[in-house]
Amino acid sequence: MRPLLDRLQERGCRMTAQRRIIAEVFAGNHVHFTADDVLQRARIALPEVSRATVYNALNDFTALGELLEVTHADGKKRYDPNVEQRHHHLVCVDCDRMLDVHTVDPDLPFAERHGFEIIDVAVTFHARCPDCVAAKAVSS
Amino acid sequence: MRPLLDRLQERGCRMTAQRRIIAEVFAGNHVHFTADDVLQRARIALPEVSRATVYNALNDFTALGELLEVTHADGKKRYDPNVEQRHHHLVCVDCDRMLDVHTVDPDLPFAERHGFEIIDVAVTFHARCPDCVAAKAVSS
DNA sequence: GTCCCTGCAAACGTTTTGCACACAG
DNA sequence: CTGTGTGCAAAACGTTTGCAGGGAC
Repeated sequence: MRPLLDRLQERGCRMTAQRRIIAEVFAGNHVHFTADDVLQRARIALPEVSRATVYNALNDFTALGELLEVTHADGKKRYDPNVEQRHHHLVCVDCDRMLDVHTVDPDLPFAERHGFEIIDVAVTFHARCPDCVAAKAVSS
Repeated sequence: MRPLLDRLQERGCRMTAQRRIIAEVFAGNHVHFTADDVLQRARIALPEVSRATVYNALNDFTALGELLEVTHADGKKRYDPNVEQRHHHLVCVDCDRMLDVHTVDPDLPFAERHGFEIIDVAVTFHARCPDCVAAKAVSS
């Protein structure tokens, strides 16, 4: 998929040094950063990025739709640039690492719908990543 | 299922007036309150319940395991006393109403596991509840 | 030149914590 | 009597907002 930066510019999104850096943080597609992750990474390239600017930019980018997606995980927001294909998430319960996975969407039987109009479904697999499994094996 | 209060007492959990009231808030099983919901409801029966006590009690109750379950929804914690049977959630995107539903757990194909050890899976259906569908029909 | 983005700091809502006191066991 | 739950207030945390100034277009 095209980098987020390119896609933002196509949308006529106004660009500044800070916003460019923030967009570039999402270079890899299978990435799920919290606002603070983004801030830290942005500051490597440009130290005078403020927290508010990161939040503003992330909110603006997501508001454009279909460019950056928000996932609530564990009380924190995570931003995910992989909006091209539907996907679900695999999260490590120990280190919070999050990966995209592709599974068939579960179906909600009509009898269970309680009259609700289903919009979409989010599936999150809670798991332990190989590193944390290894770390646990050592400590025990 | 037995009321939460009974199950807490079986566990030898120390009881006070406040904790009893808090447990009684969860009388119905298919209930998903935020900490603030619990506080408000508890104060109907006993006005001098403090916010901290609600949080303490909720954290203690969940720490006992298998009595009260936490669900992160939209950046807020919700407490769910229905831990006897595995279930998933159906949430109204407009009014936040949350219901339990029972679906088959989706399976994550081995090729998608990335070496993670799966612990469990959470499924959340985002939907519009009948009331909010009706409200939308009126406003348009 | 206009409008919007920026940085700072302060406000916000939710949750946690430190403390002295009171009550359950 | 001892240990733990209580209320209060303050802090912590992630996020948002108000404002004056500056840079994109």
